[in-house]
Amino acid sequence: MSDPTSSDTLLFLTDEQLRQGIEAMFFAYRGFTADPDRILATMAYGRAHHRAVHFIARAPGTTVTNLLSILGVTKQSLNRVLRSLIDDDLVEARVGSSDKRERNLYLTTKGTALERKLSDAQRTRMRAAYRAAGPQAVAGFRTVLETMMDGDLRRRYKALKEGGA
Amino acid sequence: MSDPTSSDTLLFLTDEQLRQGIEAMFFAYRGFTADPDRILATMAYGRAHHRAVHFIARAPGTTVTNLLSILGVTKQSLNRVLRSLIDDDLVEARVGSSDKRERNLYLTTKGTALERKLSDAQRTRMRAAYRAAGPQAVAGFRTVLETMMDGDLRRRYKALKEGGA
DNA sequence: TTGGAATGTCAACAAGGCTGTCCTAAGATG
DNA sequence: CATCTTAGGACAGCCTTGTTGACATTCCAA
Repeated sequence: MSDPTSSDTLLFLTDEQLRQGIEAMFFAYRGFTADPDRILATMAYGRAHHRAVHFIARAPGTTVTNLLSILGVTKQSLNRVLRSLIDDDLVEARVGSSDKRERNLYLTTKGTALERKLSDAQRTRMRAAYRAAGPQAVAGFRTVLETMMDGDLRRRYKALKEGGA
Repeated sequence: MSDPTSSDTLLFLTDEQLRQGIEAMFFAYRGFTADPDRILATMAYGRAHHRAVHFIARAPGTTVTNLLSILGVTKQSLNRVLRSLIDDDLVEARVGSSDKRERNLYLTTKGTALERKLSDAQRTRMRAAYRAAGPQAVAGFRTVLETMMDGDLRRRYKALKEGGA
């Protein structure tokens, strides 16, 4: 961009650079999930519960099918997780008003509390990384992540981003 | 950095921005692993095998203990994977020459072929993302990922990066 | 009104994490 | 030499979370 002959521009697509990016992604994702994982380990929950709670908080009233397509897992995977969350009174599933086949999902007070705890932990790390890296780096980070998504997921991500709170 | 009053600078740390970063990370990681996963699904292997093969290719002759600490799993988890890779003649474990308790791990010809197939797929996506985003964005991407790692992992990552081919 | 499609539930299985125990071989140290 | 520690492996068994497949309920359209 600024200087087309800089080593940055010439080298950022070498196999070695790409492999460093791949490894960075691997190690960073571990850091990314570390804090919520630690909290979840103290209860009988895992990452799958975190994801479900996150996206229900994000779009209250969402249906099982919708959650399914966002999370990209099979019905049974999600159902098992949802079952335990409902049994433990973290999530409420109301029968759809217009279509009675659907279940609209909401967090209970307890569920909201857990969601906040988890996302606080995750946001704290994210904030530290953002702060240390600076706005320009963050913009680049976001750009690369978005182009790395699969087409279908990218659409879902953008829909969430724009429709979001 | 450039303009401390730009909306970028003012807004990049809001909870909404952080949450978008979190979701971007989630969706992007799925894209990141999608191509190798598809290849692995056609054989009797999974992500765990990919990771082992990747880091053995990266540091031929590495020991089991070293791999263990890079991957951050337990002996039994790794051993199960390593066992099948050795049995299938993708990995060779040679008794250490100086310390005979150690096993030095190497890819066989077959193992090298699989590793190349997997990493080609992953690099292709990475390259497309890098190319679309541009060098500045890539630099930012890397910076944020590095600050997002846990301290211990960051050290391992940098050691790999510098020692690397 | 009847048959197909859509929504969600449940049973059963596999992969890959984890713990814990026990074992051998080999290096390190008194 | 005797003992302790370290590297690696084997086995049993647990948990989470992914999978497929069968099934009930509900809606909708021919």
